[in-house]
Amino acid sequence: MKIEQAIQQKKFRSEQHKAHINVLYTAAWLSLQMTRMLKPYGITSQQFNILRILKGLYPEPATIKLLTSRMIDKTSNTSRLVDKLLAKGLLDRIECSQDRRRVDIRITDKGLELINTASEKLNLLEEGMFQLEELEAVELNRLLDKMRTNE
Amino acid sequence: MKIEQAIQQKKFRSEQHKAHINVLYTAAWLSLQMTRMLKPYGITSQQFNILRILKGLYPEPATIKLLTSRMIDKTSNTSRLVDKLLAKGLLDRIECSQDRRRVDIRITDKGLELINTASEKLNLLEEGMFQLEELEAVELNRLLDKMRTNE
DNA sequence: TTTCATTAAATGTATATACATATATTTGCA
DNA sequence: TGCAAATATATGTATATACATTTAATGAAA
Repeated sequence: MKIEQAIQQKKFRSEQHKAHINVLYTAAWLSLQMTRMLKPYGITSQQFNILRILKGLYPEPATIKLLTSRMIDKTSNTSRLVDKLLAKGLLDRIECSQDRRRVDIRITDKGLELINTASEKLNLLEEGMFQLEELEAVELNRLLDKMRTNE
Repeated sequence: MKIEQAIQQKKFRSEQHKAHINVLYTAAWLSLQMTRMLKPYGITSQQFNILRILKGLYPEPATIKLLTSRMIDKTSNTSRLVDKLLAKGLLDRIECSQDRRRVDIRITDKGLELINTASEKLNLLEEGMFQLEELEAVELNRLLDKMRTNE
């Protein structure tokens, strides 16, 4: 569906402005698909994001600070997301002996199991969802990176 | 900044997967810029979105249902967003005599004034922000629409 | 060593999302 | 007409965002 239909708006100030709206709309749509896909696993997409980062580092742990730097949304509250995952037994918290301010976070076996199963589902979802050719995806990445030039 | 640096991740499963992450990251970045820009005006970006739609319709009013269908985020809670704007005197609520379930919402003069001033600032922000050529923006819109083919 | 700035993480608060459910009104049809 | 289904909006709840503030620990300089 074209963005014009999706938000029932015929005219935009410019193609650039339309692209701005389109990025926001597409991200909201992607998030919703992901939220719904993850629901049966009892985690949210932000929580999934944390597990994904920790899986990549495994068996190395990560501090809250490292997790935050790798999060897609930089303003999300990593401490509280980690709390939720700890309560579900998907993470372990290890106090850091060299620097007692820091807390090392490591994914548990249960966490690894969950993310492996969920990732398979996510891959299937993405395959069905993404109709972009490889080269189109490359171009999309270039344009998005360029859009954030003044980051 | 390239997405690889932005979230400190070197490898992605595929260009399509990278594009998925990139759309989410870019939207979060855009939202944050907008949130900060709107802060001095005392409204959030979702509230701005409502005002923008009502300005487009003015002097015609809109029902909650119509507003929802035009929102960028379809799951946001239009009733409560409207409540916030009413409390600030930026909207009027008119009960609908033909259908008493419905509520007609119209932007006030104060609301129009606010959105006009804020829109000027937003345009400036977008001009500085968007480094995309017109044709690049056209291509970006095409790719995003295609990404959502199975919408 | 004492003191103060810096850093890492947690917490408080207002707003928003996602979704289930409730309430009121209208419409369709037996 | 009467009553169930559909529709429009509102509300309740758990989670997350945005950002200010707090707490605790470390490091650097007087």
